[in-house]
Amino acid sequence: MMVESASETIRSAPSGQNGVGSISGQADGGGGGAGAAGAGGGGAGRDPAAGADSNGEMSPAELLHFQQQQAPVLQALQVARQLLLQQASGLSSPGNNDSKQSASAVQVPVSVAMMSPQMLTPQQMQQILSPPQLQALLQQQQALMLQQLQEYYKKQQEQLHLQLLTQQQAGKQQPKEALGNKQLAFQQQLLQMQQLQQQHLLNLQRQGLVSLQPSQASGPLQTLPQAVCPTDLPQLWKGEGAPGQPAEDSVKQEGLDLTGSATTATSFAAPPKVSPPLSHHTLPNGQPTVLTPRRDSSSHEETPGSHPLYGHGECKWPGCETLCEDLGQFIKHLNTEHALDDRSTAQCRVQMQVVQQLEIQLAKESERLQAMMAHLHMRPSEPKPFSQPVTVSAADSFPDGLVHPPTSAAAPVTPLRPPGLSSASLHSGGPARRRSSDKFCSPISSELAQNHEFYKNADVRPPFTYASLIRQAILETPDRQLTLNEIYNWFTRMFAYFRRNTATWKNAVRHNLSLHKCFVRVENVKGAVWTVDEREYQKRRPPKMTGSPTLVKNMISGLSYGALNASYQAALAESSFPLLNSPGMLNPGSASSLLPLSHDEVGAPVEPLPSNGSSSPPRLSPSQYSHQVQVKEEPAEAEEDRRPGPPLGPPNPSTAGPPEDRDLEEELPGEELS
DNA sequence: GGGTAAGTAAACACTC
DNA sequence: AGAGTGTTTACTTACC
Repeated sequence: MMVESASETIRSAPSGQNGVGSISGQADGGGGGAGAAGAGGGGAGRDPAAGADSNGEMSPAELLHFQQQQAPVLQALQVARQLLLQQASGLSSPGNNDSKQSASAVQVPVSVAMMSPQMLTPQQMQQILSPPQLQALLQQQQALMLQQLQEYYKKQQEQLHLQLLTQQQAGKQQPKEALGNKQLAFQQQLLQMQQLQQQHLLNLQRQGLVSLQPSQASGPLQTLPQAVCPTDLPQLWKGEGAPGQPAEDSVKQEGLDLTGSATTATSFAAPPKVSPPLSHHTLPNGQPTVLTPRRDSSSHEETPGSHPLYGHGECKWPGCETLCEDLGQFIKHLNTEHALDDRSTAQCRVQMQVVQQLEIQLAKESERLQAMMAHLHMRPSEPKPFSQPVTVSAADSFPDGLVHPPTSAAAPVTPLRPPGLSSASLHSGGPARRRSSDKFCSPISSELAQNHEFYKNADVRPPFTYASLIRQAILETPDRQLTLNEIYNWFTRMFAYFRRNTATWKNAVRHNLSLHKCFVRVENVKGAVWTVDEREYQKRRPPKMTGSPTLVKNMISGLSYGALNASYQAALAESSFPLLNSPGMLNPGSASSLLPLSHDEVGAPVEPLPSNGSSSPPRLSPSQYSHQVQVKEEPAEAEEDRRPGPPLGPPNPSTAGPPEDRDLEEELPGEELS
């Protein structure tokens, strides 16, 4: 029986939980992003395609109808178009420094574009930031971005209304053909917008910002601009709503205008407010060299020998793509189709803005990256302030449990790799000894909480000893006991690393259970369960801490860091482990005061106190997180059965009658730190 | 270099 | 008999 259930759980647990998302999870990390990206890509390909399907063959009349249905989108598009027209007129007047004009016309929050960390790939971000931090960062940015988008949307709504009326009137007076072109332009814009929206959502999703269903994309966001990201550019300019869609044909046939799309893209993304470098792009003949950069991403070959706007046998003018057999034909096409007129100049301006905006965005993102890198890299030096006061004083410095890092907690305090994880152990297959947690007393729970997702998905060996991990696993359960198999499951569930080489680490787990006195085996109804004797657990480390000054020093430094994390993590709150949010951990006093139980016996005050009580902030009371972590259920009853048993310390609250006592006992968290 | 802790491997016994 | 569990020993490595 037991065997069956055991093996069963082993198999089911990983798959059921994210666990194995894991193995695949590994792929997940890369794959998570990749997967998301892939999905995103698929989505991007699909949705826009759908849009193109429905729109590509639309007649002008249908288009109008569609436009009505797509009022919000249309409005946005119209605004964009209006802007473009304004810009074009402004541009036509020589020497006009239109930057201001456009700036006033389009009030797209620069930050909108800036906020998105699109310049960094999810993978890159992940490398730099720990999962919780990354998440927080993204959430923060998302919030800001959405806020700004909404504000922008509101503004545009008003303006759009006016624009729409103007457009309609103008359309009546214009020749039929012109109207058709215009509608096509709108059509293109619509497609473009849809594409942008899709991409925007995908980007957000890719970054973990949004878990929206595509269908949820309606609302403000739908018509909202998207920061132009490099990958989007080509598509921004391309008329086709989706690859291989008819839209492209219509564009060519009508010879019109992707202006719209261009306009859309730029007007939305462009931060006209500041258009400093704008002037540096001179427009010789409506064939700005500026345009080339845009295409860089798609093709580099198109440079020398030929024409920057000519490549792969087609015109690379934004949105054009007209096929030209040779350069001569292209030149001809260029001179006829892209001569100096309002449209071309407008497109130029758009492109300029795109480039400009990208430059700005790049600059800002680079700056941000630098700051982040600087901040993160300086970690080693950060501890100094804390390490100075060393010893107990250091610990006292954060008596409240909340650490007050020297640096602002604003920026995520995350190391490039999970705390405590030495570079050596990062992905070492070899033995990873001396887990930092044990050394530095950094609470495994807090570290785990913070990097929980990371370890879950990354095939990285956790910087904790088997003993500390086992203990953590046990303490996370409501009744503080686990069968061996459940411990296994916890390992595999929590750490991608332990999803392989099972024989090895399982053996190690068993070895540790048997070896350390702190792990007590209790006969249970359903077999044997393992509990933790906190006292014993505390016992075994004291010597270390008290002993070597260096150790203490390390501990301090580790603490400072952990403390930082703690504060940050406090901010993150729920985002990570619920455990950490427990009030208990914030109450340093409580920790120490609670310790008595174990202390008394252990003689405790020793290290646990300094490290635990004061320094190790995130001391959570097991009781608290126990409520949140529901690992077991049946144990409840079984617990009573076994209770009588062994004289276990904490694990068996039998001694401590009231639940509170139990909490107290458990509170002594000391262990985590070791 | 010694002591200690930890990780790994393996042998063995027990239970189901 | 086989698998899982639990104990123990031996060895290696890292750290102090």
